[in-house]
Amino acid sequence: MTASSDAYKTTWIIRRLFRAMAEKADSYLQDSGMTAADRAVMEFLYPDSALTVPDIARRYQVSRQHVQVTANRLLEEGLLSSSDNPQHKRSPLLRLSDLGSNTFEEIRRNENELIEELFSNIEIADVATTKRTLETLLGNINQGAIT
Amino acid sequence: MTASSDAYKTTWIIRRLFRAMAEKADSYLQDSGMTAADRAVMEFLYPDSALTVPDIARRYQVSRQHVQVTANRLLEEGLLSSSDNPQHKRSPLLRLSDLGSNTFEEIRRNENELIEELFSNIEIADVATTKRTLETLLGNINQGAIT
DNA sequence: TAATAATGACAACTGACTTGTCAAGTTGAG
DNA sequence: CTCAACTTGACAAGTCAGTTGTCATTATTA
Repeated sequence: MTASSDAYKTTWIIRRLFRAMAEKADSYLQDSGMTAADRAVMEFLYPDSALTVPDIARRYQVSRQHVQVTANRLLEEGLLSSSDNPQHKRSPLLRLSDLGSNTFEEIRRNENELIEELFSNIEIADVATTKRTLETLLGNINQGAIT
Repeated sequence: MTASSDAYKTTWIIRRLFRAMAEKADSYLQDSGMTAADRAVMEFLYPDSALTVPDIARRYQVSRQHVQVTANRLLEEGLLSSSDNPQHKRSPLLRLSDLGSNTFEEIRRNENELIEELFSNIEIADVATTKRTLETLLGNINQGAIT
């Protein structure tokens, strides 16, 4: 097994892992009536940030309008609250409501449980090495791009 | 930095890495006029497997009809060839044509170049550990599922 | 040999997003 | 101060990569 085949295999496994993780994630998100986009938006506001829709879109690297629709739905569902933005009369600041915080924390608990299980039979040192390596990869691939 | 935070961070990085990799992949696939689905179908046939559409769909974990459409297009484009299937009169065996093989190898060359770059500043031992760890994760998450 | 399953063609649908347009609000250069 | 250029939310349409449904034909199995 050469080094370069390990490298190739690693990228291949990342793809498989992502798919498998996304599938699991969808299933536990569905239990809370959420989508991946909902979760992402809420994560930007957790634990207590106040951002406008365009702020979130810029960080999430996704279209403003998509975040708008998602945020509007979350507002309707009472997971977010909006308050006047001194910087812009038309663009309110969004925050997690108490319900939103609780819901997001519930999601994170589910995720942590899953992650606990997932990593249970792996050496701590190996996890650390893996994390460090993947961080480097991410840095390499994002050279010059907005993270 | 606790072990469990490393674990969480690792899953988070896998998501980010996947997104970044997929973006890169889309761009080099586009150069060859291919989509990710095209590449996946061709990979099942490379270097010289002969499979039917339903065979591929089962392995790819994707709907039969989607593979059908993809394969039909690849046939039209001359990247695949079909030959009689002794097992089933209506369901021909698909193979890569010479053009298909060359195209796929070109794609793999591009990928390898990218991977080379991506892993250039990472210790071989770390890559091996990472690969092993991710394999274990994939095994854990796929417990009982078809790989 | 009759019921059941697998297959290819075709078409409709879906979900998660993007793109386009508009009117209201904001900013900055002169 | 003011006017052109930009930002924003609402609304609507489009796109892309897939899935689901239906049908007629072919295979399998009891």
